[in-house]
Amino acid sequence: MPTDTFTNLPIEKRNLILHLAIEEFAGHPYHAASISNIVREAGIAKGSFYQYFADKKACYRYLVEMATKEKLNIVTEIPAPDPGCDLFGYLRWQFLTQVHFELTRPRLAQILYRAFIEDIPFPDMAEELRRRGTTQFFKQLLSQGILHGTVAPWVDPDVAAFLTEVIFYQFGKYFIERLSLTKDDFTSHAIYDRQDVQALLTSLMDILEAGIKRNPNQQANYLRVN
Amino acid sequence: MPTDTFTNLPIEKRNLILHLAIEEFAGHPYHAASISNIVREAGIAKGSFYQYFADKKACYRYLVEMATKEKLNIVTEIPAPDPGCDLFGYLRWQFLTQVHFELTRPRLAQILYRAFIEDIPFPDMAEELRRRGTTQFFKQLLSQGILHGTVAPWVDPDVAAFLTEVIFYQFGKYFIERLSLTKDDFTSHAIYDRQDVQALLTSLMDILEAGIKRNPNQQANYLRVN
Amino acid sequence: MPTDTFTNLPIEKRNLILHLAIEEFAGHPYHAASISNIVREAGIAKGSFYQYFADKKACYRYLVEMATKEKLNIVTEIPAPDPGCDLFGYLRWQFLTQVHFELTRPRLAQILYRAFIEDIPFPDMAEELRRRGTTQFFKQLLSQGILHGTVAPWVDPDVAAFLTEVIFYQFGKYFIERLSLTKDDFTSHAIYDRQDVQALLTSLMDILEAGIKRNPNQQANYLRVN
Amino acid sequence: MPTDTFTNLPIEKRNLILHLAIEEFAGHPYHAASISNIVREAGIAKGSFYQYFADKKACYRYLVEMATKEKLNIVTEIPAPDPGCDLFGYLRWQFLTQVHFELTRPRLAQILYRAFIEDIPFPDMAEELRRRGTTQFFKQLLSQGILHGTVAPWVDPDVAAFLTEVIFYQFGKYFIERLSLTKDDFTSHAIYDRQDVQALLTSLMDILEAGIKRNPNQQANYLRVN
DNA sequence: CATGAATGAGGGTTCATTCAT
DNA sequence: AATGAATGAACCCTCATTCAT
Repeated sequence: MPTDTFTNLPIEKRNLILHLAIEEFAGHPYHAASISNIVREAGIAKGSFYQYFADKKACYRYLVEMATKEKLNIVTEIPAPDPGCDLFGYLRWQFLTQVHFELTRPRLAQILYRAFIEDIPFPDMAEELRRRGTTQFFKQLLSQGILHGTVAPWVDPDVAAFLTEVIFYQFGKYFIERLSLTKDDFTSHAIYDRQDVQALLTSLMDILEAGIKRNPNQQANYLRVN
Repeated sequence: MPTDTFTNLPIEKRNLILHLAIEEFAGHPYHAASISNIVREAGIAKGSFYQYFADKKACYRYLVEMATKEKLNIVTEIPAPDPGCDLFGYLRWQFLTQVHFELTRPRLAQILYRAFIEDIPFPDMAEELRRRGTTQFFKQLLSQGILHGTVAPWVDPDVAAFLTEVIFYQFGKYFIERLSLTKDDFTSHAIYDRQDVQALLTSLMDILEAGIKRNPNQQANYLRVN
Repeated sequence: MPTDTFTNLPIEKRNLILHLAIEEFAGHPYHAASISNIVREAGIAKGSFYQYFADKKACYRYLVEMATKEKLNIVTEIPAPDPGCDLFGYLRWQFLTQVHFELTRPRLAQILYRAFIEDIPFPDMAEELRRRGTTQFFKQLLSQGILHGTVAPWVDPDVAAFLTEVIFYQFGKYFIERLSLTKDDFTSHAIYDRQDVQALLTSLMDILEAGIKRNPNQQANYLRVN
Repeated sequence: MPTDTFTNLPIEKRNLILHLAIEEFAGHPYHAASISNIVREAGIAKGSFYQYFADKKACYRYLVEMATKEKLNIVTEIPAPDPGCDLFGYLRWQFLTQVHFELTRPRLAQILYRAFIEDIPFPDMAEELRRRGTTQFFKQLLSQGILHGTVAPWVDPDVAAFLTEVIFYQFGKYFIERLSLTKDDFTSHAIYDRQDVQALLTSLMDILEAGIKRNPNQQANYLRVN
């Protein structure tokens, strides 16, 4: 999405501009993010910016795609899940990855967060985000969990997927705030090795598992209001 | 937050302005919401608007407070929970109230949703929203649940509160979309009486209860990644 | 097309702005005409201009409509044609009116001239100009001339109308340049009373009449090239 | 006007650039024509363009001169007029040449058309165009016509030249539209051989001749307004 | 000789806000 | 109390042109 002009830029300059653009779009809703700000802080001419990106939207889209890719790349920085693990082991690993992402790339994570949660003024792009987003992913994961007998058969997979997804989007911020994590807990494996993170994650997973995992002795009581 | 001038306005005019302001702030992120739009559609002078509200922020804050109050008032429109019901009965009732709110006052609900989910450019206001918001409420609720033995003792009440809260904020939209609810399912009790709503809510509560309710036979297996 | 804000402006201010806008759009092709110029010279804020006109196009359209109306109004300033006169008497009167218009309202005339002759970037507006323009008018005039026997029957009315129209659009500038007419030949009737104008007009009409007027003795020799 | 650098360019590249420049300046008023467009479509560097032409004006001027020359060259593509033909035979031939030019080189013709009809922002260039343009040519032609007795002595040669010129500039578009001519009526002689073109041209010439040709029986009635 | 990044003035437009009437 | 004209900074974006490589 950026032009070749941008791609061919000296890496330092390119990174400076990217950094400032990321800060701007992470720090403000799309409408409040200002190209003028970016160029002012980058010390480049307005015209230059528009030789790098066709327009504000193109720049924004690029950042979102960048964040998406970065999120995929990040998996290598966290030990892979036990190949034999079940759905919940896998989910736990997903969650760890997410915290790691939010902690090591907080601005990119914030841009993705905004892209999902706020209105962006480009219906096509919003549509694409949803499609490639996590909703389908979680839905399939949970459906398979039922088939495989990992998930209790009485669980509505759609509801379970909804639950998992909303937690997935929000728990990172919760962890970071509750454990006062900072960017300085940065080095690779850092998250994975921290006892407090693992403990908190266990608390969360315990509830999730108790909620949806198959368990012969477990049977919900259907309460009715009034 | 509005001036006396506004308060003393003939009710019709006041309502018109409020209605249009609600539409504007519900329909757009704060920065994209436009006072010019409001006054144009209301057919009032720009200056008049600024005699009703000190500025854009004051208007916005008022709407948020309005929505908050309205949400409190709404409880009368839904049958009260069984006085003897436990935490989960009470939660179920809370959730029902929330769907009812989102369905009967969709614009106000949307404003509140935006206020929590998007940045608003006023740190003080954001802070206040959090403080008066639901976080504390759910935390206390869950803590008491543990004390009373309704909630499994191994549950971290903070985590459970976090879970409940994020679900609480998002499930309304999920219900509305999944059940294709419209404003026309509007009359009082409507939500309460709909089988599909109750059934879906049950699916959700079942998972929540299974996740955190005390149950002698229930014991989470602590999975570890690898 | 201008807003009420503009309409309600003190007449002096309104006229100043109109004057400067007319100068700008008469003096430059649409793309080169600059709102910034207008406001700078008017000494008003840019924002003010946009309270008067929705956008550049609206301002331009208004000027074109103004010029069109003014051209219609102007007929009262020239003695009416002899009620019994024939097509050519009427055409002569039309031409006189046109010179008068171009001389007394040169900038408005220039705006109309541009509107017909240059590309304007609004297809709809161009279309409307053509429709309401002179093409149809001259076509009907000449067709009727043939019916009434004023025009020679061998004349193609379409071609004659084309001829009349292109002359009509261009001869004003020709007159003004050839006779060195200036705005100071301004007073009402001035054009009508000037011998040189009438003489030149006669020269023009003579040719036109000789070209298309019915005349028993007149018969074109059909020349062929080679 | 282009630099030697441009002249020495491989002919294909040169033609590509010329072609695109012609398209741009034919398709848009001078101010709306964009060098950026040209270089983008040509796939050359911006800097290269400025090594071929000093600036936008130089490029434009070159195209105008090119079109002028091409128009002179074109005469060889149409059968020469009968050497013994009179002024009107010659004019007819001129007109044919003009239609041929507009039809076979529509973009160049359009550039010339714009150059005469629109303002170009270079007074000197405009001046030169007028001087070398057709005005003097037609004036001399008509004056000689009077001397030779081909043109009626009562005809003002200046007025007749003006008439001829405005027709000359506009009738090509009229013909093309009325006869729905397209570039595909393209091959040499095509125009010359088409019956409809010849017939329409005859209609036009008939009027012109009737208007200004010497004819013993012809005498205009001098009409006066009222 | 070609390149293409850099420029910055200028374009049209919108905005929240003020203040004299 | 209501008005609505005035403001001007800020917005996104385009342009012809330059110049170091």
